[in-house]
Amino acid sequence: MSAIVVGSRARYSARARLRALQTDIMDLILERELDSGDPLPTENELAAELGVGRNTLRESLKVLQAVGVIEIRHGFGMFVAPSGFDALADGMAFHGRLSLRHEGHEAEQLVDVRQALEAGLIGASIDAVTTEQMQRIEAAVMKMEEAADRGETFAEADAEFHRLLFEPLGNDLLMNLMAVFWKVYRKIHVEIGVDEVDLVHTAAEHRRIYEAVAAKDKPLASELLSRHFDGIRAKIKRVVAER
Amino acid sequence: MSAIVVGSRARYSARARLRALQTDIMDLILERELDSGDPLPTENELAAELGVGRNTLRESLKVLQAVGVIEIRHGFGMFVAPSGFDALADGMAFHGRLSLRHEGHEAEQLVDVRQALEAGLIGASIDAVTTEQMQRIEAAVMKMEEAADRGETFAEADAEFHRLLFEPLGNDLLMNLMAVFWKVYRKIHVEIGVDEVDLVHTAAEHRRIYEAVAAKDKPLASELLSRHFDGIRAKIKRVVAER
DNA sequence: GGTTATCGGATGTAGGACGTCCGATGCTGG
DNA sequence: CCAGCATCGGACGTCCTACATCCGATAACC
Repeated sequence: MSAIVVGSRARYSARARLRALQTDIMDLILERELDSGDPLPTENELAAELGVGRNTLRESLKVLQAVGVIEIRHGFGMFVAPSGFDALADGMAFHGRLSLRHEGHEAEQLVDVRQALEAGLIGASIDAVTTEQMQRIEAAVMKMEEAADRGETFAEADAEFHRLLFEPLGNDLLMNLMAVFWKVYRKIHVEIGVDEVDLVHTAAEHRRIYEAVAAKDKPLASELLSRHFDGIRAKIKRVVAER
Repeated sequence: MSAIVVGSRARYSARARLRALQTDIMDLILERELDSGDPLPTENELAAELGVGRNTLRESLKVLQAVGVIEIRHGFGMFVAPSGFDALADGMAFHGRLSLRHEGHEAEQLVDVRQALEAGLIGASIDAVTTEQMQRIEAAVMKMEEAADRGETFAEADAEFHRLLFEPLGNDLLMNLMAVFWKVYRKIHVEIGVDEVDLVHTAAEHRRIYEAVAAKDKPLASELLSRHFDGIRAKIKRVVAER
């Protein structure tokens, strides 16, 4: 059963062959109706079944693990991954940092996408948010304000704020994407400094956004979020110009 | 020079070690100020430098290639990859297909994200679009209409339409995210049939969106796009319910 | 001078050997 | 009878060797 086509992977370029191997593995998972958490065949079985050496197979498996398709547990086995695009953050962060040495275009693209996502979905999130969640959001705001007063940076609270803001939607994909964006932003953030004026200003921005959400004012919340990202974009431009 | 720390990769779990190896490679690129298109050391040199075997190194290199950090050319060498937010596609498309077998929640989440992106960014795209690009968009619309008249499906033209709609922004990340959606949607499309009513209706929807863009009416275009995705979401719900 | 042949280096693939980790089995002692 | 521990077996992790394949470049040839 599950007749895996082997011969099709014949005389393409090396990259295409590796890619074909990856899709073969994914197809195998789908054909056998495996689900998140289900175990995959062992490496040796897979290698025999797909007609490739264990080394070649492992290279594909590692890629699939990196893009969140499978999970590999040392000494136990391989499983269909629940979700999560962790490793992708590295690649995107890398290009973001690389682009800062030029025009910073790729870093800006990240901000553009995040801006559209957050500004576009805040309305739906306002509809779904509970009072308990609102309290946690305000707590994050207060943490940012306190840190700003002490002149300390507050990357954690900032991330927490944005995460909590869209948690009510229950959209795992969105949360994963935002986690990725945040990892990238943090890496970039390290390369540039932040002065105290920025800290207080940023904290105040988040306070206003929180108040708009609390008041269920969707257009205002969307507008404030959008402008928040305009500020981030301006900061990136400034950093690029300085070098 | 470029004293690469080897000892730090000592006694962690396997996954952490592989991840550390990847960041070591990326750090090496950044430390040596390599740029897009610059060559990396050979596999053997890197393996020796980082203190790992060639096989272990290759697994990391393949991952970095998959996430778009480096480019590997058989028989020639490895290079820092030129731009690129590719790679999200495979993992997300896989999980989208996986979820279709259940409630289709991830597929719906995908639509939610895309809705926010397209509705939120169409305004900026309207500002940037050229007349030449508008002509290509209309051509895609006509192709859809002609196919609908013949009772044929037009997934390609549909994808082309949305791609052209946001090409003016020059945002690679956005284009890749949209490509992901189409990979998933194409799979759905294949698994079910579409009736002719849907075809004509969908083609007409795209015609109206095109006209709104041509008239530079940003709010209308955003609204039409948003409703277009409402329809898609309903269709996915129907597909999931049928099984 | 242009074309072709060959060469060298780099990546691609395969297979084997051994290390490391983890869960499970079964033993031991209370 | 049960809890804790030791052992075992399977599966992934790493490394090495050997050879295949590919590509660019040099050199030979017409």
